[in-house]
Amino acid sequence: MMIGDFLKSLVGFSEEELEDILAHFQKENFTKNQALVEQGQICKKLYFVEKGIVRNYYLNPDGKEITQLFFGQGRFMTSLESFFQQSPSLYYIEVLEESIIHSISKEKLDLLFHRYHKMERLGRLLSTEMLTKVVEKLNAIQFQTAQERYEYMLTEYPDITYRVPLGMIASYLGMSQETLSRIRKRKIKD
Amino acid sequence: MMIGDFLKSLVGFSEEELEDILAHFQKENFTKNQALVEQGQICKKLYFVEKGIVRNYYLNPDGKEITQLFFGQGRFMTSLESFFQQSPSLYYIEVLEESIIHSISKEKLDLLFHRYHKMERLGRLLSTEMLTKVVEKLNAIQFQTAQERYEYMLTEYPDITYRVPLGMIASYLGMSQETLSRIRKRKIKD
DNA sequence: CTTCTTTTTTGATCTAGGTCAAAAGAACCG
DNA sequence: CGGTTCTTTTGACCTAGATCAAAAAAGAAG
Repeated sequence: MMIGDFLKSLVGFSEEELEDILAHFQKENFTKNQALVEQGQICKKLYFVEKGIVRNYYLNPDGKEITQLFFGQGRFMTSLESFFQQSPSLYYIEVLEESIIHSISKEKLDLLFHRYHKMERLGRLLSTEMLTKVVEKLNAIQFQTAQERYEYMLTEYPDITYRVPLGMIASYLGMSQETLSRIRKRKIKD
Repeated sequence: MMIGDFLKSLVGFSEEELEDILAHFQKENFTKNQALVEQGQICKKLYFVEKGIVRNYYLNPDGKEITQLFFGQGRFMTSLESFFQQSPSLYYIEVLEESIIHSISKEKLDLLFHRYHKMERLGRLLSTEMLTKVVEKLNAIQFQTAQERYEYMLTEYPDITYRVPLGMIASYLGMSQETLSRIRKRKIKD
């Protein structure tokens, strides 16, 4: 999905507005395993995935990578508090496959927020959307069995589930890789 | 904390703006155990807690109440998707003690969003703030032991921890009441 | 106070899923 | 291709925390 179409679908921007807004974004290609943000850095940009998959993760006290969220096609993402408060990022952001990604700096985004009332609305809509997603995941993690969580993943992100390494999905779902492997095996049998 | 002060601290409203905005809010007192929203209803209002404690919860498949979030003084709250999409609420919202609460309907809020660019910004700030809180809780739940989660609760919401029934805190932290009771006992010994 | 109800604690038992270690498969590369 | 490295699977064992049941404590209400 193109970024322009996406923005228009959420907020009724006019053609001129849209053109001005898009002019502030930058389009780039990234390759597998490239880092968009490192832990400790200040996250300078908001990203939009036109094609590909991106994840954010952090290292737990044992040094294990914990995937927090995956972002597929047509999703905005950034290291939230880092970007908005311009503080050091708690997370890494990493591209998982050949991707096309649009980005915009905080300064430019603020300028757009200031210039277009509708843009501010877009920001609000995107964060409430993300919020409901996270709350949904929270419920899944907190009260479902490992098996149920995997099923949730399959229905919610069928594409991603088959395109990224098992270990990343396991940490995303809050279970060990071995457990996920066993669940998956069980499923295939049915 | 008064609602006016709170709004001003987040966004630099002028006195006139603030006055107009506050005129759209309604102030009410609620008593212990009153429901602000029932599961299945459409949540009509956004709430601001001036004094007291409120929680939202839902019933799990076994009919057990699961507390999702607590809201103390100086916090905005609503049944998110229900309020913003005007769909049936997945959650109950309940007042836990004698409280003073301000509320505003979706129509009035939308009117304010439309009238004041800054108001839209306020909405965006509040939802990013809430988002970071939820993400934080998600991490706590997903990767910490029961003991660590309780300690997180103690530092994050010390006031609330001692003012609401144990069972609600246990379900909020994703553990059984018995486990929480044992952890608490252990702590006191130290 | 005494009784009734709700909340918290305690004890005994059980299990989902973690950890550790090794084998089996895939992917990668000169 | 054949070696090297990375990823996934399998097996054996173990522990945090759940569940069940009952006692104890704390609030409410007359």
